[in-house]
Amino acid sequence: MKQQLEELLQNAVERLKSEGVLAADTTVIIKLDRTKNKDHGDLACNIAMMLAKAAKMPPRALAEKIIAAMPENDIVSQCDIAGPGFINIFFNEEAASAIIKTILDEKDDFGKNNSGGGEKVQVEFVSANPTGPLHIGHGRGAAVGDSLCRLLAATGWDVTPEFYYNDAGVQIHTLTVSVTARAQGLKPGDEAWPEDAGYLGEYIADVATAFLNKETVEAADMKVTASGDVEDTDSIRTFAVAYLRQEQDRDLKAFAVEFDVYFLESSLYEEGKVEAAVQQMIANGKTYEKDGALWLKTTDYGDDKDRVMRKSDGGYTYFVPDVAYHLDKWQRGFTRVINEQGADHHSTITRVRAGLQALEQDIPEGWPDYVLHQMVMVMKGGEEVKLSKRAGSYLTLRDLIDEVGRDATRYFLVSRRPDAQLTFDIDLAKSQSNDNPVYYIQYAHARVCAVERKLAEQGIAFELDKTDLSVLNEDTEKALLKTLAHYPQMISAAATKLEPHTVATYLKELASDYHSYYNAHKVLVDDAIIRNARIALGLATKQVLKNGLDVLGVSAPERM
RNA sequence: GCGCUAGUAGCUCAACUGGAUAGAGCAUCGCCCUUCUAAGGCGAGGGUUGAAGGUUCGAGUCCUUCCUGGCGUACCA
Repeated sequence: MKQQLEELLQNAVERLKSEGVLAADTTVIIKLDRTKNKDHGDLACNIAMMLAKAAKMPPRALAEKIIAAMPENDIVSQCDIAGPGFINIFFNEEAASAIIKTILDEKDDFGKNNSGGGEKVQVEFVSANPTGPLHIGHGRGAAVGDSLCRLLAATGWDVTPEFYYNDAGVQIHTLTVSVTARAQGLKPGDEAWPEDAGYLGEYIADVATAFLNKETVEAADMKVTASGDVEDTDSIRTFAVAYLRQEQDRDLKAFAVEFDVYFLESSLYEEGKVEAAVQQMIANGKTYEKDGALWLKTTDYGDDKDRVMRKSDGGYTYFVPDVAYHLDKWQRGFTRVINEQGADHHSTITRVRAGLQALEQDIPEGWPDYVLHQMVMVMKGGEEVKLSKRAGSYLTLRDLIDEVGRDATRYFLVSRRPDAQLTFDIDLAKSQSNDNPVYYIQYAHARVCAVERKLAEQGIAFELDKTDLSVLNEDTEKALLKTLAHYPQMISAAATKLEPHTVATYLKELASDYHSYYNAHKVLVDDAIIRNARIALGLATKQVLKNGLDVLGVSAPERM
């Protein structure tokens, strides 16, 4: 609908060009905005104001000419000129209600488009190290990252979700020592507790017990059986990693998040990719030795100081394997990569990009893209829940899912702009009341289902073909139609801007429109024409609610 | 100090990449269940969009300076 109008306006502009009203070299992007006020019609166009200066004509006068130049058509019922020069466009009723048929025809595909053109995109998210359970910050990453994947898939991209983890570094050493100490029967605080056994949580004791019992653990990308031998450091390490990966997999599964690829940092070392990347940077003259360390000239790429690559003890700093990892992504053919991660790692962005440029592989300067999410603050009982690994007050993602449910957890974590701090109010998320937006949206869906059930009970037939949708003339009906028609643009914008929270906001609006409508008008009225039209409107609403909830990974229940 | 990021109603947040009178929910107050699910709806009050300048037909949105918070600023990851 919007596209058709854009063409109509484009035609009008071309015509004015040929008539000499507008300069022949005028180029415009037709921009149509949804209106906030229904007196302003269905769509508003600001083109007259944009072109007024170039045309040397007052915007309102130009608007008149544009309207006059618009070709004949059967979708516009009226065009007004308003305010400083807006063109307000009103659809006729047949055109407005036609969206219902589109929705009911396209079903789960309604709102999708092919703007990605089947191009490959990789989305890396969560990427938690296997040193403990997932916490609420990982949960936010999982909710945002997964919704991004769904949005990109819905807009024609070939999406590969990927999980990267460190299975070899200092933290893994700490984990191994911690598990070993527990397996020896030690507790944090004991005199013999090793200094470098830095993980003090009780879950470490669980890992140790499982190890001593020679259990077998299985994660998405591995399967390990414990040797049970406390002296066997290798076995302890691989078992502990697998055990915690298994735990994380369970959490992710409970959260309905799946990955195509699990990528091990250790594989980069094993295949010599880290060393190869370093050698390439040295060969390109982007490095220098100083104070016994190897430095990368990141200042050549906008950093405020150069960074150490290889420490004087011979080990690489953390961003070096990261550069090798991203080169690998590039070589796998991902011309687009999106990294979803916590904002506390944002200093790595400059370094990784600088490292990639220093490789001189013709990787575009701004590659890869990043979506950073801010901290999550947890509230319970009106108080902030302090999250500290050391103090042991550790709220895991699984605790949260168990307590408030998957749907509410996912919805809340994805409902704010990623780059704004998020307050997660456990009491609110749990409450089954009207202040909880998740239930509000799901309830709208369930209400449509209830009408359907009632319809079946009463044995009334519903035939879409024999329905006259243009009878949907009530204000609340028109508002609902307008919101439904906006869904595809909303999806498109959310995907382009990488902002899944837009979907959450939209769904609240759509649910609100339906609740208002439902309250104002009875669906199952005696008049068959009106009844059928209203049922169709309800079914279309239900479909769009479901499609939107799908993007967020939230269920659309049939009863509540 | 420097960098990134945010600052919108008492509270939690929106605002369609610059549009018209800045919108919801909660909280407060007043209404609506003999009617398809009241986990709902209708109405009222509540604002100098942190501050000051600038850009233009038009700014919460873009630019500059300042204030406040978060994060970062390691030969930690």
